[in-house]
This record gives sequence, C-alpha cells and structure tokens, in this order.
Amino acid sequence: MRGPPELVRPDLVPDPGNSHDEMEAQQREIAAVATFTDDFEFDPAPIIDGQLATPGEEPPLVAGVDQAFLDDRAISAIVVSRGGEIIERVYSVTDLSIPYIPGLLAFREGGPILDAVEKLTNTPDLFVFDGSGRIHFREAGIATHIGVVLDVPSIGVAKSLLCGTPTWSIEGLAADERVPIEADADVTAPDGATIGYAVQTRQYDSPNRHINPLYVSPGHRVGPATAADLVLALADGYKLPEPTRRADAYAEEAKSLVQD
DNA sequence: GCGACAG
DNA sequence: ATCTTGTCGC
Repeated sequence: MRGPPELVRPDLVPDPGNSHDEMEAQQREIAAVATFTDDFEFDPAPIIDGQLATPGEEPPLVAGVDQAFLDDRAISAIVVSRGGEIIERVYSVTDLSIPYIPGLLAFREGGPILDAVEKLTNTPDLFVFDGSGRIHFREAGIATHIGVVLDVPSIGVAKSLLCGTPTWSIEGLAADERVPIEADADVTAPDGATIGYAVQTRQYDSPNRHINPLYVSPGHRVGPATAADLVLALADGYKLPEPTRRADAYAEEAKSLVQD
C-alpha cells in the first residue's frame, strides 16, 4: 500500500497569491505540459466493461474529489474505490484566500485539494474532479491543473458548460448518449478540436421533464472519448458518477462535523 | 462599455 | 458553492 501521489511539479502548484496575469500565464504552461490523450498504466476494462479483463488482477483505484464550503474555509474530500468498493476516505479543512473567479477556479480550490491528497495512504490510478479539465479558456481547468501537478490520470466532470460549443444539439439526449464539445474562439485549442463531451448519464422517459447532461473533459493523460466512457461506466443510476457522489456526501458529512 | 463565465 | 419547503412528476 503506497502513499499519496507524489507532487511531481511543485513549481506549478496553484498559488492564490499570484497576480491575475501570473495565474493565466501558469495555466498556459499547465496546458502545454498536459496530455489530452490516453496515456495511463492501468487497465480501464474493469471499469468500462464492469469486469476483470485480467483475472487475478485488482481493478484500478478511482478517486472522487469534491468540496463543501463553510464561511471562508473549504472542506476537501477524496473517496477512493476499487471495483466500486470504498477503500479510503480523507478530508481536509483549508482557509480560502481568494474568491471564485470563472477560469481561475484552480487557484481558489486547488491548494485545498492538494491538502487532502497529502492525507491519502493509497495512490489512485485515476482522479475524477468536480469541474472542468480541457473545457477551459486556456485548456487548464482544475482537473487538468491538479492532474499535471501530480502527473496522475484525471478527468473533469462539470454540471454546466464553461466554454466551447456542442457540435450538435444537446437537447433531448437519451441515457448513454454524448455530444462532442468543440473549441471555439473563446478557447486556446485549435478551432473545432474536441475538448470534451456533453454526457447523458441518466434521463427521464417523460417528454415533459428532462435531465441536463454533464460536461466531461480530459484532465491529464486521458483522451476525451475515454473520459466520457469512464464517466458513463462510473455512473450508477444517478446523474453524477459514483466517485463524485461519494466525495460529495463525505464532504457534506465532514462539513457538519466541522460546524461543531 | 456589454455579455459570458466550472465551483 | 450556499441559503432552504414544498411540490411537481416519475
């Protein structure tokens, strides 16, 4: 049982003390180092196919990351699972120094998340973050930023679209369907590049009520299609994938504890 | 100047 | 994100 992921790029840790321009400059640096294609060691088959492709081998460790807030503090929770079974939960409480600014989320919540990462006794094979990855103005959303700093495979799962354009209508998507999100003038990626997918993990049958899709994008070392495949496979009857739901629940639990 | 903008 | 009851529809 190894320890937490190693902080491979301490020089790129998001520092809320930086100026707005320095933050944007660092994000361009993050994007330049990030890998938006499949480049991981673990076998995704146990997750995507729901079974062990290699009998005798352990399924990969998936970490869900989410946060809750209380006053000017962030409660960061990480829940690690293997084959759908929870094997570790950690959380940290960190004081926040800057407000939420669209496009600069990692500088507000990245440090707090890294605080929680340090408490892990396991080394996850994949991280699922609450927020965007490559679907970001400078292709460096929080999932990409943390993924690069730790050099771990990561995926961003957002509940709303920050930027980019759906290749076709995302209205009335059925469960398991997806629509590419392509780069437009607001994104540094080549125009038309697929920077993520609108993913419908769940949908109602009735025509008078519908569920909006999730916006999944590569964080680091995972391509867009695989990221969508993984999120769909990790969802289990709810809109949000299980790793995210568990982290959300644990963050809320920790929050109520912190409140005294 | 106006609009748009993850959590 | 957070503050919050009931309520509409599966």
